[in-house]
Amino acid sequence: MFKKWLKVFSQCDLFKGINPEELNLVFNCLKPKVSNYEKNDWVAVAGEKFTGLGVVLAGEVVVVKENAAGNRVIIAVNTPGEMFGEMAAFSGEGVWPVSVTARTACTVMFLPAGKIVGNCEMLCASHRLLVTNLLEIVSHKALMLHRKVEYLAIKSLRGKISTFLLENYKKMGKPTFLLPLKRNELADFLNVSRPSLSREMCRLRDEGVIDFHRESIKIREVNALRNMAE
Amino acid sequence: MFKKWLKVFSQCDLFKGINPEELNLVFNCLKPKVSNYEKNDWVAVAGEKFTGLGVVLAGEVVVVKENAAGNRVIIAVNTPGEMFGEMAAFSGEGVWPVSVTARTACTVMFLPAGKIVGNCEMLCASHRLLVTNLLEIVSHKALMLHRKVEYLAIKSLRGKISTFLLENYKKMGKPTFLLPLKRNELADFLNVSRPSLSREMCRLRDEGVIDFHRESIKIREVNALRNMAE
DNA sequence: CAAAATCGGTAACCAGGGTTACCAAAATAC
DNA sequence: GTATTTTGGTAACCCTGGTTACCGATTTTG
Repeated sequence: MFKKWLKVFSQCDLFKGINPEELNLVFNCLKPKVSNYEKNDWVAVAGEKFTGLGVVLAGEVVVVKENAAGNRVIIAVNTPGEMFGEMAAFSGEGVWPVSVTARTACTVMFLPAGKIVGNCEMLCASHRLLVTNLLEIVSHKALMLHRKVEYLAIKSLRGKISTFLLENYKKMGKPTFLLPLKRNELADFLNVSRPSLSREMCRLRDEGVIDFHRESIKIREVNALRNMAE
Repeated sequence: MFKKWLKVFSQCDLFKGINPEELNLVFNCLKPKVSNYEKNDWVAVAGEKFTGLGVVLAGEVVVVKENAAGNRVIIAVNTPGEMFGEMAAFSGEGVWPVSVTARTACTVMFLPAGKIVGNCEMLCASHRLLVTNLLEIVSHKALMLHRKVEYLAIKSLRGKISTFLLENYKKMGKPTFLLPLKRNELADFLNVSRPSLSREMCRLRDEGVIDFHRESIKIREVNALRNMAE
C-alpha cells in the first residue's frame, strides 16, 4: 500500500535509518491516513482539531499563518518528503496553529500523534527510532528559532550587523570572507530595510571598522565590532 | 542512590508518569552522572563538548549566553527539577550553546543524550516515556519561541499592541477583559520601552479604538485594531 | 495607619532608521 | 554585441519610538 512512496520516504528525515521492511511494520502500527487533495483544497484549517503530523507524499502544500489582522502569511511551501505540524503534534495543543492548503493537487499522509508517542504493543525498534528522529527534528527547529529570536531582539542596526559579522567571522576563522547573503537577503534576515543596511555598513567602513566590496568583506577592528554588538 | 531526590523527580516534567520503581530502572539504564558544584563553579562552558541533558537536583544554576560582544546575558535561573540543554541535546550539535554556572552550591544530574535516544537493550517502557516526555517539552518550547518570533518581527509598536490585544480578545472571547501582564512586563514582552507603550496605548484610547483603566481593557473597534495589526 | 515601594501616565527632546527616488556597476539574457 | 535585470550605494526627508524626568495613584510593608 505504501510501496509507491518508498522513494519519498527514503529522503525524509523523519524515517532516517528505517529500512523499507521496518517501515511497513511502523505503518501497520500507526495506521496513517493518506488523503488526496485538489489544487486549492484545505488540507488543514487553523483552529480546527489537530489531525496528525502531516507528510507530503506528492504535490505541494502551502503552510500559512493568519495573523491577528486576518492577513495570510506564507510560512513555508512543502514538497514531497517534507513535514508540517511537527511542533503542534506533541506540544499538547489540540488544534492546528496554522492552515495548510494544496498549492497543486497533492497527496498527504497524516501520522496520528497519539499513536506515535502512545504505547505500541509491539514496541518495535523502528517505532522507537521514529520518535527519536522526531525529537531531533524538533530540537533542531527550536535551536533555529532561538537563534532567530536573538537577532530579532537586538534593537540597533549596528548591533545586528556587528553580531552577524562576528558570528560569521567566528565560523570562517579568518577576518576576510564572503558574505553568505546578498544585501536584500541580509536586510530581510536582520529585519531591517535594505537602504538602511547599506548606509550603516558604509558608515562602519568610513570609521575603519570593516572594509568590503560587494560580497567580500574584511573585518579590520574586531574589538570595535564587539563593542557594538549588543 | 537516587532515593533522596525522589521529591525533585516527582515535580519534574521530564519524569512525568514514571513511578519511583520504574525510575530506578531508567537510571540503571542511563547511568546518569551526578555532580556537586560550589557557588560560582562552571557547570558547563559554551563551546565545550556537550556532557548531557542537565537536571538541577539541589541549589540553583544560571544559564548564560555570551553574545558576540562577549557580554553575558542571563537566559534563565534554574531551580531543582528544572532542566537545561534539552534543545542542544538532540539537535546533533556536539557542544554547549550556552554556559551554566552555579548560583549557589548545587547538585546537577547529567543524562547522556546518546543513551536516552540510543538502543536500550531492555527497551523499558519508562525509558520510552522519557523520550516522549522530552519530545513534548521540546515541542512546547519550540512553539513558544515561534510565538515570540512572530511578535518580535512586527515592526511598529501599534502593530505589536494590536496583535497582543487581538490575541487576548480571541482567547477571552469578550471585548472587555483583564490584561495578563503589567505595563512593564508587557513592554518587555513586546520588546519596547515602557513609556512608549504607555504613550501609544493612550493614543489608541484617544482615537476611540480601545478603552482601559489599569489592567482592565475594553476593545471598542475590533476592525480598526485588525487593520493596525501587521 | 504612615512610610515606602511599585505602577503607570505624561511631556520634551532627539536620534535611529524607514521611505523614496535615483544612479552606477555587475550579471544575465537575447 | 547590446539590452535588460539585478544588485547595491547614496541622499533628503521625516516619523516612530527611546530616553529622561516628574508626578500622582495604588499597593505593600511594618
